[in-house]
Amino acid sequence: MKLQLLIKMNEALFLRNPESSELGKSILKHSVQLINKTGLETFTFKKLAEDIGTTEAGIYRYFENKHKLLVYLTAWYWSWLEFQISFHTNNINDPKIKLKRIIKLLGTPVEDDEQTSYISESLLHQIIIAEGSKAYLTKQVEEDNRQHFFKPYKDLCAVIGDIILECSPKYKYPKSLASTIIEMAHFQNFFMNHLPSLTDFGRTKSETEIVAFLNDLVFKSLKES
Amino acid sequence: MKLQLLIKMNEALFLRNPESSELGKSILKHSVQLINKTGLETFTFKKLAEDIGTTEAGIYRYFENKHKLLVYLTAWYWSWLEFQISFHTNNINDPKIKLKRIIKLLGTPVEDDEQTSYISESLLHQIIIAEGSKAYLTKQVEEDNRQHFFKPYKDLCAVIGDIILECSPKYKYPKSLASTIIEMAHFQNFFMNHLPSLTDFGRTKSETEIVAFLNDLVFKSLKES
DNA sequence: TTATTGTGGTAGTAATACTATCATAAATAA
DNA sequence: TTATTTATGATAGTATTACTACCACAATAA
Repeated sequence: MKLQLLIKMNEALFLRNPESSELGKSILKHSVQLINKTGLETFTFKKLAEDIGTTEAGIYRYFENKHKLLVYLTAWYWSWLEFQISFHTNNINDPKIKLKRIIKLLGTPVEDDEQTSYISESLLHQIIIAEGSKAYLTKQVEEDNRQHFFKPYKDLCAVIGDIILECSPKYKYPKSLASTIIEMAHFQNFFMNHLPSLTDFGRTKSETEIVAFLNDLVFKSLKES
Repeated sequence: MKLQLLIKMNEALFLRNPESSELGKSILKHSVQLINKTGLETFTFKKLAEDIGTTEAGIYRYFENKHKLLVYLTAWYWSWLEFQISFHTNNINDPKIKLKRIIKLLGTPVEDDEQTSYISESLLHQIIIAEGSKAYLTKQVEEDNRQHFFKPYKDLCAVIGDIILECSPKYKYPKSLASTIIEMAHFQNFFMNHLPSLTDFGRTKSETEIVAFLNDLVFKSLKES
C-alpha cells in the first residue's frame, strides 16, 4: 500500500502551486537543499535557478519572493509535523504519554519520508531550527497573520496546549508552555551545536538530552503544587 | 553626582569606535530608531545616512555592514542588562529573590537611562525582541563566536545559570534553563503582541503575566522532587 | 481550425551593498 | 607657528539582488 500524504497549502503563499508541476517540485526540493547549504541571507532565486537549471523568472512565477517561499516551507513543515504527531499519538489515552511522544518528536531528528519525495523532512527540520523564526520576526507579521500564513504553527500549538490541559486542567499557561516547548526544542538544538555554552548539552551534543530537559521542564510545570 | 556608564565593546565589531565621535553616536542613536521603525530587513545604510544627514560612505567608515551593526547593538544590550542585573541584585543574599528580580528585569519594559543619551534602552529592548535572534541565526555564527561577538550574551547566561545552581545545586540543566528564560522573556512578548494565540496573555497583553509565567516555570523546575 | 492556457526563456531596471578617490575643516603635535 | 593627522563630506563606480515585462512554444479546448 502506498499512500500520498497531501498537505493542503494556503493559496496566498504562492503564485502558482509548486506541487502541481515538475518545475514546482524541483523548486521545493532544491530550495530546501540550497537554504540549508548557504543560509537564508545569501540564498537568492538566481542561485536557486542555476542550481535547478532554469531561470530566475521561472522561480518568480511560483513564489513572489524568498520570504513567501520561507513561509511556505515552514507552514508545510508545521502541517507535516502536526500530522506526524496525530499519527504517533493515535490511540494513546494517557495525555502524559501523548505529551512525552510529542516532545520526543519535536526534539529528535526526523527520518525522511519516502512518500513525499520532493521534500526532505530532515533538511527542512534543519531549516526550521536555523531560519524558522525569521518567518514571523518581521514587520509584516500581522499582515501575514491576517492572511493565515501561520495557521499550521498556531494549530500545532493549540493541539499541544490542549493536551497540556488534559494533563493538568488547572495549569494556567498551556499555550505559552506549548510555544515554549516548540521554540526551545529548536533553539536548544541550535545552541548545542553552535553556541554550546548556552546549554548543558555541549559535551554530548545529544538530542536525547534536549528531550530530557524539555520533559523535566514540562512535567514539573504540570505537577500539582 | 553624574556617572557615565561605559561599556567596553569588542573592537572587532566596528571599524571606527562609534562612541568616540559625534557622527558615531548619531549612527547608534538613529540606527536604533530606524531599525525599530522599518525592521532589519528593509533597513539600509543609505536610509540611515539620509536620516542622519550624512552619506552612505560615512556609515561604512564605522561599521562594515548591517550584520556587524546588529551584533554591536545586541552585544551592547546584553552588557548593559548584565550591569542592570548586577546592580539590582547587589546585596541580596537569597538566590531565589535574586532570580525573581532577574526574571522581572528580563520581562519588564526597561526605562530609558538618562546617562547614555545616544542609545535608547527601551527602543533597543524592542530591537532585541524582534531582531535579536537574527544576530546569531546565521551561517557565520561559529566564526562570529570565535571572535567573541556573543560573549556578553554568554556571560549573562552564565550569571543566571550560576544563580539557578545556587537555588538548587542538584538541578541538571542550569544553562539551558537560563537561555530558555532569556529567549522566552522576549519571544512570549513578541507573540503576545503579534501572534497572541501562541500565548495565554493575548487578552491583557501585560508583561507582568509573562513574568508570572516565567516564575512559575523556573521555580517549579527548581523544586526538589 | 483557432484560441487559450501552461510552461519556459531573454532582457532590462531600480535598489542594495559595497569600494575608491578627492577635498577640506578642525584638532593636535612639532 | 607650522605641519600633520583626523573626521567628515562629496562624488562616482561596480557587482549583485530583487524584481518586471515581454516573447516563444507546446498542449489542449472550443
